[in-house]
Amino acid sequence: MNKQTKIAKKTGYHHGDLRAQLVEATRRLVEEKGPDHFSVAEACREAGVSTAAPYKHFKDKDEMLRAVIWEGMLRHRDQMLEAIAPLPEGSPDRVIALGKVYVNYASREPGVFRLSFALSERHDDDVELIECGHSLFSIVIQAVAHCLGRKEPIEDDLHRAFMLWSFVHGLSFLTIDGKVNKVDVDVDHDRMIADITRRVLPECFST
Amino acid sequence: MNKQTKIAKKTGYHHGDLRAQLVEATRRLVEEKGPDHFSVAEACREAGVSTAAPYKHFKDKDEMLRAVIWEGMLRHRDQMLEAIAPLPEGSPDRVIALGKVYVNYASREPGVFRLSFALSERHDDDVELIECGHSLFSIVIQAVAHCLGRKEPIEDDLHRAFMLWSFVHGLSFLTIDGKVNKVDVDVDHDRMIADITRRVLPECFST
DNA sequence: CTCGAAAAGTTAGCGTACCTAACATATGTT
DNA sequence: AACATATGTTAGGTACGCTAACTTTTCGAG
Repeated sequence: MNKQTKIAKKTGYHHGDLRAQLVEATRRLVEEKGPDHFSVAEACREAGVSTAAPYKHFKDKDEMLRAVIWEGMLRHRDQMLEAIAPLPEGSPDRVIALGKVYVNYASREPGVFRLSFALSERHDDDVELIECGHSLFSIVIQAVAHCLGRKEPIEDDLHRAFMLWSFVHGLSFLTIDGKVNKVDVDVDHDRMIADITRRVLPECFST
Repeated sequence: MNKQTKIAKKTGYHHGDLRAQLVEATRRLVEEKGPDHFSVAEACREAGVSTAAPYKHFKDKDEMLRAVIWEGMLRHRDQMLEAIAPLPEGSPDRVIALGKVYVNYASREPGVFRLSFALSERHDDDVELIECGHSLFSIVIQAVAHCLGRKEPIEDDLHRAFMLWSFVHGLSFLTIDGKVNKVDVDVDHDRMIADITRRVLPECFST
């Protein structure tokens, strides 16, 4: 039987489903206090176990954080797929929708979002995370290529997709870091994303 | 006499110029180990003082880091001013040059750059840092407004400047976080910056 | 059903870090 | 020359990450 699918039994000594509860506590604390101020000890307190318990499930603190990142990427992917599903293939609205999802995800989960990039040198080894990130970006590439009437993306499509990624990535960070409010610009995310997309993919817009 | 301008005297007990040396050690360690793994204790070891010494000059660890951010922003500002100085006022090359300086600064000092944004909630109180950031952004706004033939920027100029900022900000983070190499896109920073600028400020380019 | 191995908890403790309190020494003004 | 102040020191409290050694529960083979 798989650990993750095991049911909590709560015998009093053995916990039942500690791993999942630790990941959830970690996620909540990362959101609440920020990735820098998360401590394993506090997650243990939330889960009601001793401070040594996590090390039966995770190699170290970073592995706990990586589990949170992993779940976050899956949520992010689901949101992306859900957003483009109702829109016609090849429509630039798909690209715009993906951009909105990106910034929304960062805004709703700033802790996990920041975590996903802040510790990148530590997660370089994690092949699964890298591949997942790759597959997320390839969704954008596909949407861009289809917009421009191609089944298979060419170099120029990659360039444009990457420029759009850079933009929403930067917009996300400026937003969650509060720089948006500190600058007397009335920033309307959705309008900006649509604006940039129109400028980067002008061929896709008739008007 | 000002502390910062005092000369090192090295009496053996009193250090002479500990504050400046601690800031420099902090900067070097932040660059070397990353902002997350900087420790006050290690900076003390580098400066050859006890671990309690810094607290005569800084309130706490965050204040040491803030001093490093402050110096970094001044360097960044100097590089911006230096880059636009030889270019004609109102030229879009100025905007492009500012974008290149942004990404170059992030690439050369990834630790300080990341630090400047990673701990933003802690530095929200620091009025000087916020004002300095404001003045840096206003250089971009001015360049954009002048490009479009205005002395005083209007709302639309702010919007375009902010979009360009988002782009270079995101490009910077993707670069220093190594995402650029993990994606099979041949990313030429300078070309991308010029490309985006041309798309956001098309009126400024004759061709 | 029993029993032994493995899984999953525990307590105790090491090393390190941040920061404070109390103390020591140099500086510089009068 | 003396005292206040600036700037160092040592010692110690609290917290954290992680490991070692021990305990309890679970589970599968005979």
